[in-house]
Amino acid sequence: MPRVVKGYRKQAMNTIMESASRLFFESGYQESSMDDIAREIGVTKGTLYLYFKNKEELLYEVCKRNTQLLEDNLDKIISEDILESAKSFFKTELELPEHLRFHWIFALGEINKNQRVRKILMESYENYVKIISSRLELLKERGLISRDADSRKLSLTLIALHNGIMISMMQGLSDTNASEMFETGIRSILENSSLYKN
Amino acid sequence: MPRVVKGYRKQAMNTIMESASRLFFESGYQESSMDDIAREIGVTKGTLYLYFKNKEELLYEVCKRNTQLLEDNLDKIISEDILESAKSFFKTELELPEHLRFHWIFALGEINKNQRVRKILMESYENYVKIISSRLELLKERGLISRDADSRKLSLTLIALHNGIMISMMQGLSDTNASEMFETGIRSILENSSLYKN
Amino acid sequence: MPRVVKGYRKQAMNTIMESASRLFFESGYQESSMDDIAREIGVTKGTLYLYFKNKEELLYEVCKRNTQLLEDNLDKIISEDILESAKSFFKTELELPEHLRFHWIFALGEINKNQRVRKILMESYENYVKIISSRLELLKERGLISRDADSRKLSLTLIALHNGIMISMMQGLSDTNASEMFETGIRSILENSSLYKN
Amino acid sequence: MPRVVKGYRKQAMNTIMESASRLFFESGYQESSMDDIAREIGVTKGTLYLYFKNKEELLYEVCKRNTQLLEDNLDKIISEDILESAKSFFKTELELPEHLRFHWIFALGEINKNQRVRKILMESYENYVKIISSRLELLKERGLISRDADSRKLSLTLIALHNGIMISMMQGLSDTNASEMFETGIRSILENSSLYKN
DNA sequence: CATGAATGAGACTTCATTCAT
DNA sequence: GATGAATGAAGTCTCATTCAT
Repeated sequence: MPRVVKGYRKQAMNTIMESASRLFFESGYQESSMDDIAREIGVTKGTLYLYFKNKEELLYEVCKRNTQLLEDNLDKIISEDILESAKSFFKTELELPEHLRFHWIFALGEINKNQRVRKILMESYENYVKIISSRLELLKERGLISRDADSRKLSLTLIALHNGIMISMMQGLSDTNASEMFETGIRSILENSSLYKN
Repeated sequence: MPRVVKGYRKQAMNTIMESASRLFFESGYQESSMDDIAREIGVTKGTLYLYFKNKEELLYEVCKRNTQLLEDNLDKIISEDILESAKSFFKTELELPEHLRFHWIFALGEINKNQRVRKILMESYENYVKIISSRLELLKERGLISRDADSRKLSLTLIALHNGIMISMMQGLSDTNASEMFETGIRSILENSSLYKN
Repeated sequence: MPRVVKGYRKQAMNTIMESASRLFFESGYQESSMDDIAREIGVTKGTLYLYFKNKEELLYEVCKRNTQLLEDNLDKIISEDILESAKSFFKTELELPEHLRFHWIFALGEINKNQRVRKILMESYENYVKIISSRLELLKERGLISRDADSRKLSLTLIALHNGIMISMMQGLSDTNASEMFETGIRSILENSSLYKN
Repeated sequence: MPRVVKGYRKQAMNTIMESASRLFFESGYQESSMDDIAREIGVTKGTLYLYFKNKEELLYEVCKRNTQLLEDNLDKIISEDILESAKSFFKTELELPEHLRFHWIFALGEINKNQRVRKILMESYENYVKIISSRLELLKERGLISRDADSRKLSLTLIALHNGIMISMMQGLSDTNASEMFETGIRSILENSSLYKN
């Protein structure tokens, strides 16, 4: 790592978080030792403590960063065509490295053990709901989904579908099948939007 | 624990697994020490080794048992009316203790670390698909869902929806909302079954 | 160490404390590692944690025990003749192993760092004053020291003299010289007891 | 720290020693990290190594300097009246910052661990004895104390009394009480100087 | 002169596992 | 069948020290 570079510190932290994130996902938080993480980058244990005050802080920052990255991904959908948006969103997601794509599943495993992680995850969940709801409102205005539909309920259902499919992927579902299921699922739900009354 | 009872060994193993399962879910596998597990039952560490050859074996047996229990729950659905079946299945699920209900989410966290656990989970997933597919075939025969529908794809989608909702519950979704979303989601999917062509 | 002996635990704790006390005195608290202490007894580090929850707790218990032992030593003085008592007290003290005899000097070094140790030391100081004062009161009644003398002030001075001499011993003063100085010092003070008015 | 000043180096070393001395006394030698010491002055760790080759050297220099300062304090006593001298000496001592006043108690804790510190302390002890003995010889010549008295023994006793009182102060004895005890103690000893035969 | 990034040894502590009783 | 004393490996974290800039 070059040393006297402007922004060096931030860059170093990113390198560490990237490495930690991958290891946490692949082997679990407890199972990844600070030694492992350091070795992966080619520094020594002690160095990590120059950037993160302890292991838990590192976990926290990794979660915060990954959650943000995933939110950014969702936020970029701008197309008018919701189905098209969903498809491109999912496609982008598939291109992410596993440890990022499945980050929230990993984080879920820590939710019971760590209050700060839990908080991040819950806030992120709420953000997702808000972003998607606002998109659905637009569709409603344009008459593409039922005026009676509760866009919050629809959002919750869409997110559940998405998450469920991600989990299936972890259990072996192929990318192709997953994409198809995601698309068809969304259509099923939106075309029956009138069912989701409030 | 009474000692000279027939079936005592099996009973003792169950007591241990129950305790371990709860702790694993609440605090994580690594974070639950053999001491913790033993203390919870009121025996000493050493005793656990009379019943399980090591901690990993205990994890394995817990996963096997819990997975089986969840499968049994699904298997009990017998009603002709698929929506009614789904509702009662979900209701039964809600009555399970958390560590059992969410067991597969916990197990998912171990999937990358433990081949045997991964195997159990994948097999169980296949079993679910099979059970549900066979139920859907019946519906097809009775003309309740489109004859063109691929019942495997439908199953995968239904499972994904279910799992996604369970995850939302871990993030705070209420029982009532979850039930409603599950029911409405299923209807959305089944009423559009023609979309799921093979 | 024999294992299944009644009172085994207490005996084991004593062995550890004895060893720790010596090392703490010889090399300092921070400088004595749990490894060192364990090695000295011929067990492994982990064993220490079966008896003391952490190093600080071990320090605390060592201080409590040593302070008690020293108090007991003072408490045994029963002779009517105060000078004779002092002499025998000092003689007994000289026979103690260094780490016990000088324990309070060691503890003094921890007084600023550890509230619990400070508390023990202060209480012990008060106890000394009480014990000696009560002895002096007897002398007053028998007219051996001035009726005007403040026995508390006398005690404080006698203790200061004693402690000062102990310190000189740490700096190289011989046993013989120390004994003589202690005896003569006490006589100087008691024979001028009228100076210590309240 | 201003850099291009003549005598700057010496001044910088003093700043560091002052800071180190306070921290050593307050938190102990081992417990004070080079980082702590540096932070207290507002420089970084590395800087300390420009002035002291390592931490032990810093300890050594601190001890040497503090010991010298205390000796200087004793050396300044010039009055003919020994009691008056003692009083003013003690008064001056009370005005010193704690880490200086109690320095030798701190150093005592290091005596077993560090040969160089031990040497300083012992030499300093001898110096004290010499200085006080020579003062007592003057008193003897003027017939103020017994001609039979061994002035070395008297010195040792006076020093012991002084040190003992200082220790009592660390354990909570008030300044006023300490002063009174010191004065009265000295009178007790000197007025019975004939007891200190050689 | 001064910095601060990096090191690496070593400290405390935990815990799965074994085994004599 | 059960205990609990003991182990030893491994993990987190600290810190004196070095060195390129």
